Amino acid sequence: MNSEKNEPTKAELDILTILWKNGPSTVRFVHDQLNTFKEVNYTTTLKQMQLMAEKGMLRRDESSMKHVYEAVEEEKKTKGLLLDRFVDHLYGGSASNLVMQLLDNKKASRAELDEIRAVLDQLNKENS
Amino acid sequence: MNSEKNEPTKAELDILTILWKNGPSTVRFVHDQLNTFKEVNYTTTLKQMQLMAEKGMLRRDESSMKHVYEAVEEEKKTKGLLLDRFVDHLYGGSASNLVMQLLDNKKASRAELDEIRAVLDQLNKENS
DNA sequence: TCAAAGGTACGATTAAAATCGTACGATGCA
DNA sequence: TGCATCGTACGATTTTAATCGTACCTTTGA
Repeated sequence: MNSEKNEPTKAELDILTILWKNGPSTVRFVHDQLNTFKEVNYTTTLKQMQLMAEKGMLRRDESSMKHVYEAVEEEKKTKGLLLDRFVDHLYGGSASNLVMQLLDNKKASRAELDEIRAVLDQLNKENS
Repeated sequence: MNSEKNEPTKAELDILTILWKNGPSTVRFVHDQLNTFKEVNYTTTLKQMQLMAEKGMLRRDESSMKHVYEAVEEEKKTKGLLLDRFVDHLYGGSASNLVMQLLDNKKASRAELDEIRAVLDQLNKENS
């Protein structure tokens, strides 16, 4: 019934990101990845993942002793949701406003501009 | 020395948004605005704004009994920072990835697409 | 075979964010 | 002038997120 309406917290997102990238993984693996950029105790990661499983964000395969976790929602869907919220909250729902800020921000390099344009062209072609 | 490196929380952002939109305002005013979409106690808003002032996010004019608050950082700067963090965290720093998702998301309407394209054209012209 | 290594379970704690209750000072007007 | 109204101050509480300590089970290899 739920399992998707609540957006992940920062710490949860870190874990999801690792799982998306690497597929189903053990706690140990996730924890090691996590610690390449952040220092946390193993049991913290474990607990976090257990909670996430309880919340329905992760699926757990406990057939072997080393439980294997996997993200329930796919990357695109979850990020899309977060993006939506972000646009709504900060840019009054206007995607173009966001893009303008983005470009303005110098966050987009020349190459990226071209890439964005390509995407637009592609979309245009499809839709017309 | 600081006053800008820490990003605002959700509740803080709500208040900032109101101040950006309306300029320097009293707590009462902000609180009323806030309550058009969210239910909170007056003292909650007050306290929040006092804390924000203490943190350096807001400037306070207490020359009159009704203190008047104003955002220290301008809208663009703060949102730009948040956007940066967002892009970094979710899209590995790639603005174009974000835009692609955005379009994919159907979040962008036809009109918005055109608008975005216009912005790109504009930028292209300037840069070449 | 037994101890070290590596796993899970889970209550408790800490940290941070958000909210509220109560006290009390100023203001205004009947 | 006195009381209702509106304001600020601020400690305390609640809620949520994040972290950790300890107990205990399983596997493995000398």
